[in-house]
Amino acid sequence: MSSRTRVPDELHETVVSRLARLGQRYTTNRKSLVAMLWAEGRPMTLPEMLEADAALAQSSAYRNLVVLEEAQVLHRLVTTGPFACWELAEDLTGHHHHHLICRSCGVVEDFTASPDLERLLGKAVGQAGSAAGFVAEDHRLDLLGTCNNCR
Amino acid sequence: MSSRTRVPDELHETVVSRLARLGQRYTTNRKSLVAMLWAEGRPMTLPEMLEADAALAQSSAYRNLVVLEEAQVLHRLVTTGPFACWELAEDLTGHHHHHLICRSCGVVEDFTASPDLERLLGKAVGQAGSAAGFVAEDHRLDLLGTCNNCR
DNA sequence: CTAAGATTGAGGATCATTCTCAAAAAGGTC
DNA sequence: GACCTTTTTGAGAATGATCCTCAATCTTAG
Repeated sequence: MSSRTRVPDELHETVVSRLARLGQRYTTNRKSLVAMLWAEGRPMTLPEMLEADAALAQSSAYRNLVVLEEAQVLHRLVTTGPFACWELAEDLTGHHHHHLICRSCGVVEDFTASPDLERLLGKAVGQAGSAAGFVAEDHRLDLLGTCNNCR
Repeated sequence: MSSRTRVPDELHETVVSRLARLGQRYTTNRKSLVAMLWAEGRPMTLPEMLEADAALAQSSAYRNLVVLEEAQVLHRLVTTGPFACWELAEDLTGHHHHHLICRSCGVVEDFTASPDLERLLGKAVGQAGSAAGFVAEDHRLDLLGTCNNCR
């Protein structure tokens, strides 16, 4: 539980400029979402966000998540559960990572792969072109298992 | 496009016995779904299945996909797109694989990782326990890019 | 301060998926 | 083959996460 308290100025500035590129403002609601994800340090679903900040309106939250996603500030994860899951974009946190997903409760935690593994993943991305003309650009790795709480 | 024509007897028998474990029959509709996925050789969404076999009723198809998933005959993928995606369970095809996902059209193709990469993935699964008490049991790897059609 | 434009939020609309239930089909038994 | 029991089917309704609408409110520029 890496509970961080304040969004660094540098991150703040980057978010401002990415939103500005799309002609969007960094409003109070949007700041709340970014600050919450920063503080939590792991991907969150919409119900989690609404619970964490009762002042958020559901429709505005959804809309702002989409705006922040389009601005490449947030990234939407694909999950097994019924809810989508958002995290800060990797290039904002400077922390390339993958996910540990609990099969029991669905919680998602971050996980850093070994340099060896990352190197091979990069290689796999480069080589995938051989298969049926597919050009790979990126990779996504999840480890599935059981979290500390559910054991 | 690896279009295979007939489901092997061995696969057929395995499906029968897995359904039997749950007290379920291998009905005509369920055979259609399995045969279709076998013939197609890649994960398919529900609309794709309905288009491939106009005789399928939507509600029955959804229900049978769930039954086949519970029997561990099929596996449901998580995707970015609006539709879920199903494939034959890995241990039925005897073919451990990952996925190439086209960011443009969403099509999913199979992809076999190198032995080196698989070895490191297995190692990562084993080591993940160190992180916050998480016990990993399995891994999921997707390569994201552009398919042959969309280029 | 004011006008123009962006954002908000309550509620409604959408749509993939699941559920309901009456009709049809499949087994088992004689 | 006919009969009974249980499962499966499929058309349509219900559910629920997400997205849209629009009048009210807030921001920013001038």
